[in-house]
Amino acid sequence: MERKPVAGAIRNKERSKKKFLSAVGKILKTKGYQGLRVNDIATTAGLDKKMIYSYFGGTDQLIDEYIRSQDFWSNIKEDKIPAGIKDGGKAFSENMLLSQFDYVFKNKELQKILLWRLSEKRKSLKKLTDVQEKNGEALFRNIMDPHFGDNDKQFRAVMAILVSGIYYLNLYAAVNGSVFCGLDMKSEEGRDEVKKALSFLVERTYGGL
Amino acid sequence: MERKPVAGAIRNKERSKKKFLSAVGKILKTKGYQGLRVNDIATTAGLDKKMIYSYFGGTDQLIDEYIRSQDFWSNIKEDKIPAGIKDGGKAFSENMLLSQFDYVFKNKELQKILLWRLSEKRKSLKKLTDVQEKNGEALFRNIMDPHFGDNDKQFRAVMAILVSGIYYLNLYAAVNGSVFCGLDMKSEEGRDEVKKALSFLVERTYGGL
DNA sequence: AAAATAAGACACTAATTAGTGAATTAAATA
DNA sequence: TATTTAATTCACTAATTAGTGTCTTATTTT
Repeated sequence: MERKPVAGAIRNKERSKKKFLSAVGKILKTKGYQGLRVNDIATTAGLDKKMIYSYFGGTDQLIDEYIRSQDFWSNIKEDKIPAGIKDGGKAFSENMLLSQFDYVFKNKELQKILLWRLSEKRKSLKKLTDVQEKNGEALFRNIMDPHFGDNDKQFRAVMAILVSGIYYLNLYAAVNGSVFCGLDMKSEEGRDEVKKALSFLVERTYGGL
Repeated sequence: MERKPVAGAIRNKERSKKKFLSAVGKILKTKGYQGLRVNDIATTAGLDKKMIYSYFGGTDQLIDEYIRSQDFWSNIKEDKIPAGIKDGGKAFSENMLLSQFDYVFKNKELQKILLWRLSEKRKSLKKLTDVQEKNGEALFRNIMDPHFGDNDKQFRAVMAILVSGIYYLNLYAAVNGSVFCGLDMKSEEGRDEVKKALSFLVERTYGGL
């Protein structure tokens, strides 16, 4: 087999495109979407911004391609559903919420995306939202809706509140103080209380809706 | 009594300061904190930006003074607590959550502030957060903590989730699509489901914690 | 009424931004 | 190997930004 040269050829469009895309990711993770300026992206990529225009058409298109290329909700997908659910998705819902709470906490990039989605109208973010909704819809329709029957909407509303709460608390923890309702959202204890509360609320919802 | 001239004197420092402060509010409401640029504030106020520097010291100080001057959580304060609560604050909690859900939905400025607080580290916003926490602390300590005893932290966690959910759902509704878990957060029906869910969750929390 | 004070206007600088035309040269093609 | 193509760089423009020095003049003070 031929030995690949360490850095490859000097000029390589595809490699450069990838560098730009990963520069977007890097900036997004550290500075958030507001840091996504042409000059900065180019500097981070170690390339000339001219190429952003010739390869992608502009910063917006580059950014959109980045968003499209990522799978931010890889953890909640139809194919992650255990087969043969008998409890109406109770265990699944609880596990999903608990793991999501930790996942968002640890995943800085997802936090930035969530914040971005609340801050700026943007087609690719709307698309992202639609995909996420579509995935969720499959879960509800196949697993929980049948279990709750006429109360399916009610269950969805409960889940909407819980998921939203998970998002918000984690975004909140990152800036301007992390204590909410007297609980520190950055501490193990505070987060454990929230997890216990999530479990409790799921339990109570399945128990009494 | 002397008749006041319609527009007052031509030159008036206090009046100008007020114009700057209300310009900040106006921009915040419409464009959010990202629109708070010196030039724009000055234009909106109809005055010269030089004065922002001489009167306030700079944009940051002006903005901080604005934040300090507003009472964003006027609706949830100790003095709004009805006297002689017998139910451990159950009715109060439920009412507070439901009214807060509508209040945040309607109050664009509060939405911008909430988003701002998630987006940018800023002393005056931290201060705001601290005040809000202090108010909440008084409520918990006097009303709910005694009722829940050893489970006081658990109740706080539940409330943290519910309040966060309320915040997030309303911020979410404003941009990039308003359907969450299949419920439209801008429609009467979707919002009613959420309200019913909030009531249900409070009910169940008081019933079984 | 004259002088002093300071409110306010204006024009400027310097830095940062997005975007482009032209030149350079590595790589592909003939 | 000679020629063409296009990847990449560089230097520039134009717009927008924050911030300041200076001048004018309304208002206050003496």
